[in-house]
Amino acid sequence: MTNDSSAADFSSVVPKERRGLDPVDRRILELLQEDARMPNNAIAAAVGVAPSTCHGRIRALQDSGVIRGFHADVDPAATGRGLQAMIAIRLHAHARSNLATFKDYLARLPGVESIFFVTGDRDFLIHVALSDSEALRDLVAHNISVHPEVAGTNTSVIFEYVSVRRPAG
Amino acid sequence: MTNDSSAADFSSVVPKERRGLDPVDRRILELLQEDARMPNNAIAAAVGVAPSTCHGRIRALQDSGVIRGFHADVDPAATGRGLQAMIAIRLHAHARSNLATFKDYLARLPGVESIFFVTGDRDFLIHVALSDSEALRDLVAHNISVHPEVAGTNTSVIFEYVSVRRPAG
DNA sequence: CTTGAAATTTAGAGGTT
DNA sequence: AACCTCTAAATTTCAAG
Repeated sequence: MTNDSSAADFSSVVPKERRGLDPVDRRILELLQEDARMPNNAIAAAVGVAPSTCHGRIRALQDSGVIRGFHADVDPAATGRGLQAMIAIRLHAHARSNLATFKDYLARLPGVESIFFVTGDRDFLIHVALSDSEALRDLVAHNISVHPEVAGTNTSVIFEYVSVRRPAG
Repeated sequence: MTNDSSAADFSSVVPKERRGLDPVDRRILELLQEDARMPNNAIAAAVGVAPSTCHGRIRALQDSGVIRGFHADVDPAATGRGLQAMIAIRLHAHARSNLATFKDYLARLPGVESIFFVTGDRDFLIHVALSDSEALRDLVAHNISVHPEVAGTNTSVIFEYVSVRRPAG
């Protein structure tokens, strides 16, 4: 006990582990990125530590926020959303004050997979997966373009989307 | 009109389970998208079936390709890649024949998280996570712009990236 | 196809060197 | 701080409705 220090965790993304991240930790992260359901035993063997030690490492990585979660990768087409698109959104200059609100609005729209808040001539890029072109047209016309803060949109259909997982971290 | 048309569909994203996907399956997918490490027992209880049945469902979803994998979500900043960017790439018209090769080239570049092959005025959008602006500049200048097939690039820094996971599928 | 229980494997905690 | 052992819980297989 007597752990008075260390807390004071505001919200931030400040790395609790000062800057460290052993080669062992990096290897564990690699493996879990490839397969989040890999057994602890197998991971321990692969990185060369005891299962117990490996388990402690993984837990620490989760607690420190390095690992943010474990998620299943589901094929959008299999769930009836076979059409993907990238929608670039430009906002009116005066509307850029409450971006968080607009972002939340986007996050609640159907079919939105991810949101990029970017610099440049566009303000937002949103990756959507929908059932068909009609759903895409409806989304853009009825839920985005009509929004008073939106100055304009530019939609590109996605032929292929590849999520890259590199071998080395 | 008979359906002779379109291209020969060798490749196969054809759903094995023709169109089926029970409400139970959809619920399982929801839960696993939120937490891929959720115990099978807990999932079974949540969807209202026996653990064994639930396990069989999950296995079937994996075998049929609906679930493509389970991956850990690792904070890029924690692994020394605190700068994210979206790089739009336009190719020369004559270079659009072997897009697959160029895509593989992109996938092997350091820091590339995902690749979007899109319609419109740009051909590719790549989402990258790098250590700093110098690394970003090096990537664009030395690995992308110099590529003979590349006609031009347009880089936008990403202030915020949100991966949206909706409650309902 | 679903259920229920058994056997193997794994996770997580405590104590030791 | 990493390793070993132990208990509890999970996954997976097997048989039956």
